[in-house]
Amino acid sequence: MTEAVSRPTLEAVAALAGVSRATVSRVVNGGDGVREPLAERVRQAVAELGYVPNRAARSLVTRRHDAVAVVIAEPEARVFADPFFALQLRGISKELTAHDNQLVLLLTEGRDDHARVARYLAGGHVDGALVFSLHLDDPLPGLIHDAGVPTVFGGRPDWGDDPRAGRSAGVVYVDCDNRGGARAAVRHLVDLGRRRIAHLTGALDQTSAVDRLDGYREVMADVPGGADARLVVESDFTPAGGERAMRTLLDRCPDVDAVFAANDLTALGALRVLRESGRRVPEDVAVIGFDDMLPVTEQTEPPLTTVRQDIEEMGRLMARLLLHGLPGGRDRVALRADTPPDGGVILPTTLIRRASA
Amino acid sequence: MTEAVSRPTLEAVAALAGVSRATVSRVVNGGDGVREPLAERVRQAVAELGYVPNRAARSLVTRRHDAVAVVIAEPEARVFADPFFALQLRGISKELTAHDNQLVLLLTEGRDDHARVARYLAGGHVDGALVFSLHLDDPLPGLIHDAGVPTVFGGRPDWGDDPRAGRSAGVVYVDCDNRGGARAAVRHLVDLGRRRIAHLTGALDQTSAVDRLDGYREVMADVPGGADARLVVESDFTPAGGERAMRTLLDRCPDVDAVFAANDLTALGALRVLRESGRRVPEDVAVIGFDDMLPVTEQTEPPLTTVRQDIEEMGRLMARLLLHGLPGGRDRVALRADTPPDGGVILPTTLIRRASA
DNA sequence: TTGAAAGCGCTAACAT
DNA sequence: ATGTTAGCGCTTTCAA
Repeated sequence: MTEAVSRPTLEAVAALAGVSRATVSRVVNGGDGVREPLAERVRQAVAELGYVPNRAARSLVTRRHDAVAVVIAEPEARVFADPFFALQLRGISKELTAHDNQLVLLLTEGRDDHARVARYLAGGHVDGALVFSLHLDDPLPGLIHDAGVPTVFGGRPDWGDDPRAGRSAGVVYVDCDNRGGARAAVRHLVDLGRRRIAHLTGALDQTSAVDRLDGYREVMADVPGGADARLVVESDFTPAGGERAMRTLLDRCPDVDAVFAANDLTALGALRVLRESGRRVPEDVAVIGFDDMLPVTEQTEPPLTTVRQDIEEMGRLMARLLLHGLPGGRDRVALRADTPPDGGVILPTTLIRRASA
Repeated sequence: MTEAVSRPTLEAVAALAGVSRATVSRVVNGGDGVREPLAERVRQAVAELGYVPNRAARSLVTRRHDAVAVVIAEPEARVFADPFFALQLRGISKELTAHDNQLVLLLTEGRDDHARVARYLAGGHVDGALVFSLHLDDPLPGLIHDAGVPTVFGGRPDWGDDPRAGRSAGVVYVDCDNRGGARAAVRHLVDLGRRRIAHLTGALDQTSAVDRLDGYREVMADVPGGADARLVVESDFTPAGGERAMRTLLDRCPDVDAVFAANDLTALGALRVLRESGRRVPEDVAVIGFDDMLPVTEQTEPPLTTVRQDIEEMGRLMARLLLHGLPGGRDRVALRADTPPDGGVILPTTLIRRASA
């Protein structure tokens, strides 16, 4: 690559300021134990020369990299196109940037990449990893665990039958309260007087979909006649899937009077089919989504009641946890979040009432 | 961060193989000038110890980082949620991975971040940058240029009145043939016998939207009565925008018999409104999109005729250009693409005929 | 073809 | 409080 004009070194700054390299280093790294007038002279020199520390040299001695890998398993393009990731990445990026850490992006698709990623992480090029492993039975969590890198997972990982699961293995993840959010949504529908409350699930190979379904079932167990299995239709978090599922549902249970969709996009599809079928929302059928993606929920007709989760904050929290909250981290962070027994951090959800329910 | 168990060093490998560090280094870096039996012994030792080179130490002496920054200006969340970026990133990731380069992701929003990014790039932490600067008058390209880092832009950047523009400044960008693709689309509509051919534009603060509009105009200039300004409705690349624009269009020109939408999402919105208005596609109104996002184009009713561009390939090409094709790069790459006079590389587009036109 | 040795720029332990 | 110095792990002359 192009020969960058050689940047000024500590040496140069030291010379200009008339001090030793060590002193400059101290000032650059926070300036403890350097008397003010001297420190100021150093800062001047730094500014004058436009000095920027050489990360490689620093890493070599500190054995830290100030770099974090973000691993995104992306079997389908859809996964990434999801605004979800965009928001989470944004949160991560902000937090890392604020702490002068680099974000190294690792996209994977398929087995070969898994090995590659594992090797990379084990290679010790980054201080930690933030991993999005959405799918059940994904071998990635296990591989990464074996790599011995401090890791925070985005979303509750599925460990299947793997005995290394849970806190015992030092696993940390951040998720939103999928189950609680689902319960709140369904309870709200119950409070509205609805009884034939259906659920259009998300892709059930993802823990978030499973957890939301569980929440739905918990509440429905107490609703007379609520255990009707026909009220649950499997879908996949997409608008098209929502349409299909809603058609199936109307077919099976024309008497449905409420729908809890696994996410806003699914709700979007459901609304379309409901309108098509001549049903009024919320009069005939109440609809609730999940996520509160504003571009969706505020544009629907009628505006969508939904369960809000702060996705960007999830990302930020993942990064914060990795940087400060992990064993060996610089300090512990105070969390405003639940901490379930399995090593996760669960962010709260809020029911946002709009017109659809 | 956690104290990673200290990885084996060159020294260790050398000891195990019974050779000098220099020899190990040679083998690890390609193995030129090392006799085979020896080289094999070294490889054995590397494997046995699970040796992975320390990038920091290497960078310190080579002054290369094998790292590339991907800068994404993201004023709105939407920008990132676009499948477009996902695909381009994928292409970039693949190419960088294949050459053992790290992808350092830099997300920006707003002025403060610009300065930060410029500082980072100027700081010499990466060997080059891939920059997505979608919006006209974005100061980022200028700042980055000043940072003196080898850079490839994604999409034709707008240099406004900046005199540093173009090849003179060594600017390189990769784009698809927006103008040519638009021409092909409109010509196809003309060949179909359509005369009242409308264009729903993209967000006109992006060069891709401007170029597509230009292509449309070029062809329409030769169509009798084609210069009707009312046939052009400004939109914004979104389905909702497409709906709005289509309504406006039907209002202004009820006699429209063809629509060239700036992208597939816009076409999606347009199709919806056309159906609503009782018009048949393509009998009454033919519709063409742009991008060929399969999840969209294959699912519409009817399936969407569109202009395909290979987005992932654009990303891959950007990375390849940065790694091999830039002044000072390791070697020149052979391109199957046009190279316009202004320093860009333009990938071809193809008209994909489906049922909508 | 292989080895010995000199740093790359920085931090941290030790001296002062 | 400041300076001196010894490496961190690697590549790269230069000698053999």
